[in-house]
Amino acid sequence: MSQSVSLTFPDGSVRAFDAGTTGRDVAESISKSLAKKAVAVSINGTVQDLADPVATGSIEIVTRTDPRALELIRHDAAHVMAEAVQELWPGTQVTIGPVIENGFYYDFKRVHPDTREDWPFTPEDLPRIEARMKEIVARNKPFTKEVWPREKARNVFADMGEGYKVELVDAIPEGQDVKIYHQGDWFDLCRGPHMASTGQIGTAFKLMKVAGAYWRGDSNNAMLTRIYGTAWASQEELDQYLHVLAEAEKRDHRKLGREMDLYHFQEEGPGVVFWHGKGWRMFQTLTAYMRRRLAGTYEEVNAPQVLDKSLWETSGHWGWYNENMFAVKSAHAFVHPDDEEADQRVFALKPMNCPGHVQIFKHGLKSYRELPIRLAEFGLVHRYEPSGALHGLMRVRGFTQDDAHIFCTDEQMAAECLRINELILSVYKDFGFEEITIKLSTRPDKRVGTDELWDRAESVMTDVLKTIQSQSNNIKTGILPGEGAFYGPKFEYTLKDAIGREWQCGTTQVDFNLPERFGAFYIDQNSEKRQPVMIHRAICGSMERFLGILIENFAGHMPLWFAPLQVVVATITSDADDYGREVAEALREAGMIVETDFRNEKINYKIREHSVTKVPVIIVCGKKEAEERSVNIRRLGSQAQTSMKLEEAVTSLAHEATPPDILRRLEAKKAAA
RNA sequence: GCUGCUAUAGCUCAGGGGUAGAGCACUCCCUUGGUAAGGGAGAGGCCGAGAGUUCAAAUCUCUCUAGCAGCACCA
Repeated sequence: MSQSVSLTFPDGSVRAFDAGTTGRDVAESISKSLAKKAVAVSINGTVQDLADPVATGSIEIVTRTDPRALELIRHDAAHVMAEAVQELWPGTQVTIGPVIENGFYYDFKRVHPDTREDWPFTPEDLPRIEARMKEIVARNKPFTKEVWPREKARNVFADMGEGYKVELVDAIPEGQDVKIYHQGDWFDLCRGPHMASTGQIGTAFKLMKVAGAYWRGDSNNAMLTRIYGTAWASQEELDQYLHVLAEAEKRDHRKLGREMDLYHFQEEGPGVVFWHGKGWRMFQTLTAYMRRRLAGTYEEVNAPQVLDKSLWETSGHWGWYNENMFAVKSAHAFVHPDDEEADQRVFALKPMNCPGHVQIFKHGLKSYRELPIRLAEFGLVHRYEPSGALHGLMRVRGFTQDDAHIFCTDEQMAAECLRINELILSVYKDFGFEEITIKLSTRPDKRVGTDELWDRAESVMTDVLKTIQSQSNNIKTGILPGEGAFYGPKFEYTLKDAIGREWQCGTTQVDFNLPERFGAFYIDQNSEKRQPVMIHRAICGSMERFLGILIENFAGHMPLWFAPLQVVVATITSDADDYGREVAEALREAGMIVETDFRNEKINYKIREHSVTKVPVIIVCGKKEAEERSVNIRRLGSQAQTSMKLEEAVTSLAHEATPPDILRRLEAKKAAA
């Protein structure tokens, strides 16, 4: 029996080693310097400790600059942070500390040594912890692994008062050994792998923030303090990351919304938007655009805002989602709760449009000949979101859905899904979003509808997904098993914005529940009643949120067709005001949104102010322009000035300000002619 | 909802047990200036709300409300 392992190196060479040879031995066999730089090895694509024996397969030595090392750096940093915390505040319990996107965190339970009460960390603690981490890194203690019997680990952690660690050990299957990683005197229960020593972490890390987090993510459990950190292989990468964060902060739609005077929130209306003139114009631009995209396919309807509780009981919402619904009575009934004469009837604000649309569908007998019936609504819905969930326009309690419900036959389902898909992708493209992910969520454990129904719907949707994939190579697809709604499977559309963040917006959901609950039917070819398939679909999702995404995506620099104020005509001296008025009027004639700035201020001042409020085009008019009947155009984000004749400017700006869908139509017409 | 932090002028923020401050924005005056802040003067605040401690509270304590970060939630 051979007692050797055979390793294939990245260059294709194959070498045999004695059994028990470790990754470090292999690295040393290549060169001393490589062994020094190595932080781990990868065997058949799995990263493992340098100190572990290698098995036959393809091997790669992972050095600090390898992308795979990043995860190790972060994980090791989490351990070092935990050590630092326990050195500084003995008695603090450690729980879990995983690697996350861009960094790591560790959850702690700290109690005050005197009061024995919970003592959460504060941002003021971070510099101390960070400083101690740097010391630990400088100590450069090796990470060493031991394998303990489960019981030993349990006892050791119990003796140390590490209750959460004991719970973690208990969760490990009986009889299975557990891995313990040491760094100097400190050790932790850990799956690994780790680098060779704390020194390999380097110094490109930073503690970012503290926050509460539930033990095991369950809101019934104790609240721990989570400390977040970021770690990188080099200072340059850390700086780059901090720069991106600063960029994201600059784009924050809450900040831009204020600066651009789009909307505001106030204390009396938590989670509901006060749209100002310019913000509402943007909202209207979006709605108008969507209406054009629906024309000819959908029928726009409008269902009531407030409906009797009984309807929501029938739909099931009253039972399942009452925690998230607003209910209303007459104010008199609140003021005089004991007045038996008063109308005490309870109504709910609609949290969804579908029950209303089912009522519209049900009104009058429907023939199979009428299907598919596509009802669309820009429906204002209210949801009582948990207070901690509210976030600017992104998560609100009152919002407008670009909603639609399609009532169709089984056979029409696939074609409808494809038609919806086409529309969704085309809308996203008009806003410049081309990197789209579509995920199919399949049946959850808790659900309604027969398995047969689910089988059919899921197979149709799987086919649809395949078709979509074959039509475009820009689309990523995936499946989320068990993530479907209780009433049916769904597609979720996620778009990627200008700085790489992903937003889930569109959705297509098959619903077996509502037609059944409301008894919706149509008459088929054989004069028999049949239940229609109902498809929910949204493209923007929430118009408010979509606007928030657009603001952040464009960093407030909206494309001309979407800008709530497209042009400001600013004069240099009052001599040019008359001409400026003429320029503004000519642009307005061409359909543009224009303001004039004739204030007694210097041109620098005017330029600055309109740049700050993100006006895309500033037209500067002075004596020269008035004489030449020209304009001087300055674009947002550029210092360049371009000069052209007034008529020319009107034509080209008006063209640029044409919404993309109308432009397409015009071009199609031109091509046909 | 939970944990922590925060709340002072339209905005950004300083202050702090004894009658409230700055810069920008706003109004008026001077300035008509060629591409990101010209100068001066003025006006503007129940210091988020309620209660308590105190001779005295914007300041200290408690409760509530809202916001921020994260967690949980997102039909």
